[in-house]
Amino acid sequence: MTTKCDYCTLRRKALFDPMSPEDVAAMQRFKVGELVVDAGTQILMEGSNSPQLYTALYGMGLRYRYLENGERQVINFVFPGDFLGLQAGLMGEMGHSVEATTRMTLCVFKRSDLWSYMSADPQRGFELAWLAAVEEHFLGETLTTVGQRTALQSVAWAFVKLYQRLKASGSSDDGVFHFPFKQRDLADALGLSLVHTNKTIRKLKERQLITWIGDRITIHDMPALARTGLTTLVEPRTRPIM
Amino acid sequence: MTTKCDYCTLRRKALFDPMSPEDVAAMQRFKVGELVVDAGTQILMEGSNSPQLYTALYGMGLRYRYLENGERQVINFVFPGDFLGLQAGLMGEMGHSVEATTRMTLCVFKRSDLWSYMSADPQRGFELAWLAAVEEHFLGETLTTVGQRTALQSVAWAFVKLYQRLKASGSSDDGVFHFPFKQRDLADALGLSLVHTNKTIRKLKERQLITWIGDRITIHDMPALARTGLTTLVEPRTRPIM
DNA sequence: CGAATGTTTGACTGGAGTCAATGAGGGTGG
DNA sequence: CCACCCTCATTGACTCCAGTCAAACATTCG
Repeated sequence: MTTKCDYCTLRRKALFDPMSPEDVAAMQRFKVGELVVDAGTQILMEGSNSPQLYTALYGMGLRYRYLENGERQVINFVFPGDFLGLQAGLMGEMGHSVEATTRMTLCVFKRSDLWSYMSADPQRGFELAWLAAVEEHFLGETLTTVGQRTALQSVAWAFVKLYQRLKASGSSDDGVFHFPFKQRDLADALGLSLVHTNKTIRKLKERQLITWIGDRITIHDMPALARTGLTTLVEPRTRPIM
Repeated sequence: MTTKCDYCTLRRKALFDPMSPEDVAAMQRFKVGELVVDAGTQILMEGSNSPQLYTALYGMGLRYRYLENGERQVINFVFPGDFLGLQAGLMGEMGHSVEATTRMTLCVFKRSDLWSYMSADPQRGFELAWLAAVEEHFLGETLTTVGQRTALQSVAWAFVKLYQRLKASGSSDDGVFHFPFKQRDLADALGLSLVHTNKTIRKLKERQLITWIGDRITIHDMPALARTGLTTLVEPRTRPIM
């Protein structure tokens, strides 16, 4: 049995804009089903034009690109509430691939329904553009990190951001969060080598700022970690969810 | 006298989607005027919520962010046809600043009119989201460059991309293009130091791949440059223009 | 128990950063 | 007209952060 948008608890999290019953009903009509994929499954492929669009409901994944020489850049981590396939839906071609890191459940939408969905209410287009703008905003931050922060600053910044995103979407609190990714993934997200990432994490552990055991990360001193990462603690703005 | 959208030659360039007379008329109504700014003028500021939105008509500029320690990351170069202020218009807050590098002429729109403009035709929201998606797409590429390419690959990649963008918007051909930016700007865009950027450019010159004299860049061997930059030559897709 | 995957370390290397000085033009005020 | 200044490009010398290589550990799993 698939989740009814009406009862969906995800969209009620603090990170997301509240929705009117009409909006929920419209979204429900747009939703064609749910997809459950195992860890490791590729969901969208760079350069492709997927006939389906998704919203992550449960589980986590990665957006990434490969360079011709085999180097991988992780563009972003995928968390519940993230919309997948926007570029394909709009431009007709994905700029990156998406794969599931854990088992994931995804709401499925038909790309061909997108037009009628958006035509029904101008608010829809606004929200879709908003989602794209949020992603653009975040990529600008990430680019600044990879381009200008040192390894220590980058890793500290990443932990702060990850915690804030997960906290806002209700998947975490108390400075503890579930992180099913490998050091390799974090390294590829920050443009660092695996070895150097490992040693940098160790430094943060030695300074008693964080603990990372298994898939559980704990932040012990948030202000100090934020300072190390050259960032400030701000509550993320709410955004639409599709 | 301001340019009438009807006679605007910019939107007829190959890079942009053709527009119906009705669309042009709607855009004309949305446009409240033109703004001419001198080189060096700040147009939008990070964190602010500008009451105005712009489309670059003539001239070039930069999108950038500063880190607390004074490091600057150039997010992207601004060329004619680029829409400025999308994040402010949608999310209410810019994620980066924008400044004019040359004297620039900008079409001016009122943020408060955006809603009615988008309500008139669902196509509008689609286009706005499309623009955001294009930017997101490009930022993903840039992130991959900064994160994974070597300095030589990065600089080569940048020249190829710059040429392709300018060619598609009709500002260039024959591998020659106008580039009013400094080496400092390119360095900050690629996350490299000024000195190392300079030495890397020299390498490309020594290999007879490019020439950079004053504000004029010439690419002598496009295929070789693209190979050096680990990229392939593809015609950019057309996109909407506002 | 071996095989596979991921983490951790140490030793060494090298690409890119930093520092500093010199050039090369372009304005400008005397 | 020219000396002075300012900005930007260029170069050399040196440093160091981060990458590479390689091996040891730790866990999980069939």
